[in-house]
Amino acid sequence: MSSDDLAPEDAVTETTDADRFTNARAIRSTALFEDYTELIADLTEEFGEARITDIARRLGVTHPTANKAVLRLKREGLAISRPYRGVFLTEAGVAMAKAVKARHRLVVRLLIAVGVPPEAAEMDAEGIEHYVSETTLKAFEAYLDGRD
Amino acid sequence: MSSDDLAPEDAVTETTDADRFTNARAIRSTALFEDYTELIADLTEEFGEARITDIARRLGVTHPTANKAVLRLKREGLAISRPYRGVFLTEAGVAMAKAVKARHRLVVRLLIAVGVPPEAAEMDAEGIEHYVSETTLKAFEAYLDGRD
DNA sequence: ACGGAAATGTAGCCGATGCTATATTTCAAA
DNA sequence: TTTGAAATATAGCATCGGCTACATTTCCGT
Repeated sequence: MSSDDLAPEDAVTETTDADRFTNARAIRSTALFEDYTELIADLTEEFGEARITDIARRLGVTHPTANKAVLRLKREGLAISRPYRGVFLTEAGVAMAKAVKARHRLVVRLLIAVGVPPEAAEMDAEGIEHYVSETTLKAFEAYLDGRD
Repeated sequence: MSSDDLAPEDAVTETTDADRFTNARAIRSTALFEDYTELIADLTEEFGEARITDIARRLGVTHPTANKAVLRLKREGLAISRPYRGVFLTEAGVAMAKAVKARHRLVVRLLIAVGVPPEAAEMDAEGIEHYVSETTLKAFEAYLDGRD
């Protein structure tokens, strides 16, 4: 369906179902990178480096899975590593990790603010956070600010 | 980190990072079924049947992709169809569609209630909804009720 | 200094989810 | 009634993200 086919009254700014689903698919493909960069940042802060075994254990996957994911991270310019050594984030990786962590905290805070039990908020935020747009993030901030 | 290694004060009910990530992965694997059942329900209501071409167009994918997904839906007992005919939901499929639709509406309502612009709320809800647990859903309901 | 355990890497399998290209079937219009 | 366009099905390819099994490297304890 091209926009030509739309009825006149909603022709220009209409967001189609397909747009939304396509957006959700695009996000799904970056969600894993976000999880990895955030985790690598955490481990680096805690231990001075992120080791494959620790990454795998925290994510609940096997090391080969973590290893493959790190290869993809490196290919995308988000991390660097030498064989048999720890993994480190590039500047781009650090930037992603920081943004992801800030967003994660904000999502948890908002969930708790509307009455979600903290345990459930943490659990659900792990999936939700990836889909929260900048616009929605701003709205969350405004809501939490106006609430103090 | 096994639970044996935990400090005494948070030993028993601790939810680990791995638990949360494993939960998120499990949800990711059912999200597609949820999208399809909801969409098939919509199309069936609109047109009396859900045709592969319409499913594909609404989701923004090619028909072979939609066809394969429908095969998986059928394998999971969520839908039925005969060759070159429309797709219909089973009772299980209808139940899933109803739950998904109710949850979707609730998520959109909550986002709007905390100040997210409707357009962004619709967009983000498409991904968020899948990760909203029953507990969180109940909290959203309570929040929206206590707000009228 | 070396030997074994732990960590890391690699190979190969599988299913999911996308695609393009090519049949095949349906259905409506001439 | 036939035939051509639209819809549907199928084949085959790629990537991702899991896994197990096995190879290699590191590093600690004796």
